[in-house]
Amino acid sequence: MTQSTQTTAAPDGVRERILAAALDELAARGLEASSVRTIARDAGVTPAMINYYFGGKRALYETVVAEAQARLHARLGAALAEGPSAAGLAAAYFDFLAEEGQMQRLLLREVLDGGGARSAELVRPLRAILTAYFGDDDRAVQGALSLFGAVAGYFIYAPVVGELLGGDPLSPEALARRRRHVIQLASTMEESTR
Amino acid sequence: MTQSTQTTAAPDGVRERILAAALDELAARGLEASSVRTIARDAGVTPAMINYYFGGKRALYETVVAEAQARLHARLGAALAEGPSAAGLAAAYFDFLAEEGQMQRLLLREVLDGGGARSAELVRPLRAILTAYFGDDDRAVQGALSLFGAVAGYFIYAPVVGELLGGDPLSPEALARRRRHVIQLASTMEESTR
DNA sequence: GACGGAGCTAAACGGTCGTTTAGAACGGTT
DNA sequence: AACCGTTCTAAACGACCGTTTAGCTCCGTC
Repeated sequence: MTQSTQTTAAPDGVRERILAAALDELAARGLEASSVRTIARDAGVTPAMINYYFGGKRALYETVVAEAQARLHARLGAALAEGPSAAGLAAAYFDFLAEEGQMQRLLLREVLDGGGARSAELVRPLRAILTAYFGDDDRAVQGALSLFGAVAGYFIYAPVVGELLGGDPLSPEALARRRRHVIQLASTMEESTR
Repeated sequence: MTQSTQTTAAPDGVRERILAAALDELAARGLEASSVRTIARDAGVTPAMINYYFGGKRALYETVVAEAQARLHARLGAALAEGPSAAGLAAAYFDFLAEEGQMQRLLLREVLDGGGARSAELVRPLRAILTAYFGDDDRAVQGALSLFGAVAGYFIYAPVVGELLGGDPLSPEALARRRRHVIQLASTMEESTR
C-alpha cells in the first residue's frame, strides 16, 4: 500500500500489458506462429483475458497493426506538414523505423500476409498530400518507391548486413551514417525530378 | 498404360510435386501458417509422404529455402561474372524477382523469421566478388544496400502500389518501366561512387 | 446487507497440428 | 515361388491451439 491504492488506472493496466506483449510477439513471430498463451504469459495474465478485452486473437492482432499504422501515419503526416521535401519524408520514415524497430517487421508481415489492401487504405490519405507536393508523374512515383525501399530494406536486412560486414548496423554510428546516406539519396532524386 | 510404363523417373515424380506445392504454400503463407496436410493435398500425395521424402516439415522448408537461395545465388554470380557493373547486378536481381515472384516472399520471410544468419551465409561468397568490383568503402556499401532495397521493395509492396495507384504493378509495361528506373538509379550511384 | 456488474481465474472443449505406425501393393532378384 | 526393399496409404497418437464456460472476488449502490 506504499505505492498506490487505485491501481486500475491506465498506464500499465491489463489491457496495455497485453498490447505491449502482443506487439513484441507478433512482430517477432507473426500472427500464426504467435500463441495467445505465450502473449498472455508475457503480459502476466490469463489467456482468457485476451478474449475478454479484445474478443480474440485476430482482433488483438488488428488492434496492434492499426496502432502501428496510426503511429507511422502520424509521423509521415507531420513531416509533410512542416516541410514538403523528399528528404524530410525519408528522414521521418527512417527515424520511425530506427526508434521502433519492431514496427517494420510487424507491418511488413502484414503486407506479406494480407496482400496490401489494409496497408493501401492506410497510405491512401497520404497520397493526396504526396502528389500535391511531388506531382504524379512516373519519375516521382518511381523515385519515391526506391526511396522507401532503400529505407525499409536497411532495417529488414539489418541482421544480414550485420552478419556480413561485422559490426552492429543498428548502432548509433551506423544509423547516423545510414541516415545521412538516405537523406542525400532523397535530395539527389529531388533535384533530378525537379 | 497409354502414357508411360516407367512413371517413377524424375520430372514430375512425387518428390518434385511436393517441392513445387511446398514452394507455393510456404512463400504465400509462411512456415508456421502452412500445414503439411495442405501441401500434401496440393501435391496430390499423402501427408506421410512428406516425412518419407524429407523427414519432416522443417526439413522440407529448409530444402525449399536452400533451393531458392541457390537459384538467386546463381543469377547474381552470373551477372557479376559477365559484366562487373552495379546496373547489371541490379538488373539480374530485378529479373530474378520478376520471373519468380514467390521467391522474394519466401526469402524475405526467412530473413524476418531467422534473423538473417542463413541468408548471410548465402551472400557471403558473393561478398568477395562484390568488394573486388565495387570496393569496400562506406559509400559503395550504402549504395548497394539502397539499390537492393529499391529493387526488393517494389515487389514486396507491389500489392500496396497496385491498390494505391491503380493498374497492375506486375504488368509487363509496369515492370519494364520499373526496370529502367532501377538500372538508371544504379548507374547514377556508380558514377557518384567512382 | 443483499444485489449486480466488472475483472479475473482454472478448467475444459473441440479441432487441427506434425508425426508415427502397421501394413498393402508391387517390381526385381534369387 | 518365396523373398525383399521401395513406395505408398489409412489410421491413429499425443500435443498444442483458440476459445468458452462456470464461478470466484471485490466494490459501489440501493
